[in-house]
Amino acid sequence: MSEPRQLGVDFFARGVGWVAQELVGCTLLVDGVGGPIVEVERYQDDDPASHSFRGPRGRAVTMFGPPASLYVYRSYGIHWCMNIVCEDEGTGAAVLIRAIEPVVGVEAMRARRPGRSDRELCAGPGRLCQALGVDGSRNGQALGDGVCVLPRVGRVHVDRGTRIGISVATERPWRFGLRGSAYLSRALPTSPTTEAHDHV
DNA sequence: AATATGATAGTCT
DNA sequence: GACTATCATATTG
Repeated sequence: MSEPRQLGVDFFARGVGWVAQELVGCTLLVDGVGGPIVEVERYQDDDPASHSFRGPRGRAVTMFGPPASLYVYRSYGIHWCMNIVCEDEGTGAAVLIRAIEPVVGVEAMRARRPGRSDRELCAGPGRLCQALGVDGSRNGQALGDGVCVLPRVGRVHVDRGTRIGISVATERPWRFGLRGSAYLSRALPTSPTTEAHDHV
């Protein structure tokens, strides 16, 4: 008796390292459009590359909000990037969603990004937000209302690597991706020690 | 295939 | 005034 329930506060109110890894393979839907998450990055408040590093000020206030809410910010003045806030309220931790595989509502995504191949529809944080129609009006919004994440089904191999597009803390291996996916923004090293995770 | 560059806005020094 | 959790286009090998 089980409809797949969407992930909620229980899932996201844990260490951001666990949440980030376990989000790979889960399905992200925005107004019924989306697909499996194939790439994420982890950010937290003792991390110089994180917006939350300097405390709950400016746009980073949202990162210190309740778990399972969205942090959407503008990057390079042009693109929107989407994170899901993790850990307890008052802690500045979040997972940046970097890429999904376009599966549900592909036509809607193509319409928002005309002329792009399916591989390029959602391969990158800015591209993903454009394809899903996510913008700053969602900042601070709780999951469940329009945006939801469904648990993954079956086992998934998760690869780990260093993050992209940052200039500090570049050595932290805090990017996670679905092994072998054709929809990553960039390839990850495949490590022999990578574990297979059971479904949630 | 790899590297360079411009666009553009919010936040920090 | 400088720097970005980026992307698309242009240029070079």
